[in-house]
Amino acid sequence: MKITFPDGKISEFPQNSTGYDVALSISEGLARNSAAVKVNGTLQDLTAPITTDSEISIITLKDSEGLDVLRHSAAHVMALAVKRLYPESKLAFGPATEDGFFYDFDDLHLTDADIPAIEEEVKKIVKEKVEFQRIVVSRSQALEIFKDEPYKIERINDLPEDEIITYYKSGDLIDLCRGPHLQNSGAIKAFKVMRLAGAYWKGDSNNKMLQRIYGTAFSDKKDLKDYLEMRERAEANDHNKLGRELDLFVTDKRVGKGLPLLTPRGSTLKRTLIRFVEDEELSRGYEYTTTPFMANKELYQVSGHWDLYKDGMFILGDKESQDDKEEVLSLRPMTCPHQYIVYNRRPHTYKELPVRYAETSTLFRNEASGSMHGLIRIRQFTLSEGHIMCRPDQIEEEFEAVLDLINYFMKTLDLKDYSYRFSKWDPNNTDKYINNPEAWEHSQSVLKKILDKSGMPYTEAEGEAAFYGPKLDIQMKNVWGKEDTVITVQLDYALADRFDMKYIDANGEEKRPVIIHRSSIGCYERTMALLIEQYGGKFPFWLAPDQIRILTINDSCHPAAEALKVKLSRVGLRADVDSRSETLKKKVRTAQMMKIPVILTIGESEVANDTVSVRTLDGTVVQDVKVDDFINKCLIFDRNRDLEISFK
RNA sequence: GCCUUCUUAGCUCAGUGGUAGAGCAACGCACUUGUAAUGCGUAGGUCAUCAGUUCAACUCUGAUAGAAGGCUCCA
Repeated sequence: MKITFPDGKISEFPQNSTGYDVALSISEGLARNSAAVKVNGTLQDLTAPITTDSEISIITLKDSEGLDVLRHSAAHVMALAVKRLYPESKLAFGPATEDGFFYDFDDLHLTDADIPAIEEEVKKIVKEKVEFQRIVVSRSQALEIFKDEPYKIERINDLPEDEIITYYKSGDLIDLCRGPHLQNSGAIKAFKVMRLAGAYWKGDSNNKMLQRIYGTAFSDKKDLKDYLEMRERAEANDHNKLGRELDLFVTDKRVGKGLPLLTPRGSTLKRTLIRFVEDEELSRGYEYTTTPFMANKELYQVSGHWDLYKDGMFILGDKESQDDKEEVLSLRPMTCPHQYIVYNRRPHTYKELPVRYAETSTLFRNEASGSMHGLIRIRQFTLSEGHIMCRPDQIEEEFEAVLDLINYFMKTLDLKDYSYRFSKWDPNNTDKYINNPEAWEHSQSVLKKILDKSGMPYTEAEGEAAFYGPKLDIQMKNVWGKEDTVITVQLDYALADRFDMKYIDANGEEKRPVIIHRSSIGCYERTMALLIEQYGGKFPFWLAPDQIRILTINDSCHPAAEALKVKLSRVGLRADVDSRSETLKKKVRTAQMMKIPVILTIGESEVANDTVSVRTLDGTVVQDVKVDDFINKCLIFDRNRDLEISFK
């Protein structure tokens, strides 16, 4: 049979040669480092015979697909180790993930103290070079083989009728699995259990919680070491840690869970962002509203939020009360209905659309106690919220303008590591959505057309839409690798009807506006968290809570330093003076540790000449800068929101 | 809400069934400093809270609260 290689070369091999044979024919090193083989685009075991003319490529342990195979195999090896140590445990599911793998077990109750024993057992299995044998079985045979593994049985029963059922045997472990796998466990040179966690069977909180073991594996020890060091560096930027070290926020259990308090520095950061966003939005045709932090439950009954989300709302009064006369209020979980009421205060003509309302709105959501996280998931937060009421023919242009605004913010903040997600409804879970399939079909196709036209790469996610419409979500990852939505733009054909919103068209007829719900910079707290992590605390000059720290050489310079501080404050720059009787080295160090972008030093010669010595965070020092020149440069950096500054 | 782990001074962390320690920060004194830690001294803690075991609990057990990671949820 003919084997075609990725470079186009064609070689003749005997019928039923394996991927391993093919690799070996090229070099022994390749065979040794191969993880799997891709035959006509399908990944399969190296040991599987190839039966017909095929295009093949050898996947090595260093390829990302090969690393996935290795990690998936490592998950099996770990399962074998767990089964050896805890024979009563039950297997659930164990795939490779982006940076490792996990395996879920039932009837397993490990604590951290048990991890070393598992790692030892895995080492043994790696040394044993346990083979992975792929075996094809009938459904009835599979049900018999896995009769003691209830989760595998459930899975077999979930498989489509025509699915070929395979399992892998590695030592004493028999695991229902599609593969492919390594030839044997010997290639798993580096293995580590990362952490224990809980996870619901099939990801459904109505199901039993299983024990999940997260681990990672590499084909050599250095890769593992590099990975762990990379994790360590990333976690050093954890906003939850840095944010407190840099004196941006605190928490206190007497205030409550998910209720961080911003310090003066944190507050300055937030205010700077808010002013930036509000000014930019005003310049782009938004009008700002100020609406109440709470509303009667009737408002949310009309919008539909009450039925779906009342458990997640902070309610004042008895939410179960059937008495219509009893006043029941809710702290607002979003501002949409408030702004609709503002829109409805008077009639609108087609000529005045689009109406763009924005608000820096404080919102309250009763998040589940276990889901709160630093500044990222909190119970009171501030959203750069907005709603655009427009005609159907304006949707595209308005949506594009929103994207342009968002891109401007992302670019100004130098955020690059984000992705787009097209969030759609789930037709099989209609309880969560306004159940009008034709409307969903329409709104999703409109949004899809806009996204495709923009050329932006996006992933599609079923079941992630808002209950009233599809969304474009901008997703970012925190230092732990967990993805969150930072910004969302939603297309809503539904709520205008519920609130009886209208405009008069050119023919004098009443029409429903289409509503675009949008955030521009997201939730300020969450965005701040991601900024802290992305910058590692080193904010650009315009955003830094303290922009300039003035250091004095000796006490006689203090009056000049204080006078300079006042001068800087008057022009809107944020400066303070370190007048401690410490050495200059010490004061420089303190300022650098606080990541203050500009450090000024004043001694006798500076006072005499009306100059400053300017040090930037990178350690560069520029001497004898005229105070006025310094101020002018700072004002330009501040106004331009420059990411890099220099006083040379 | 569920799973694992954690909670000792403002911060970072030691520590042991016999009553608590360091570094940094703070404060005081001396030093008056030229670009990443001057020296000496002082003060600071019912060891998260509550209950139990014990002659004795910061240490062991349980509950509660809060925190970290994961799962679920996320308008």
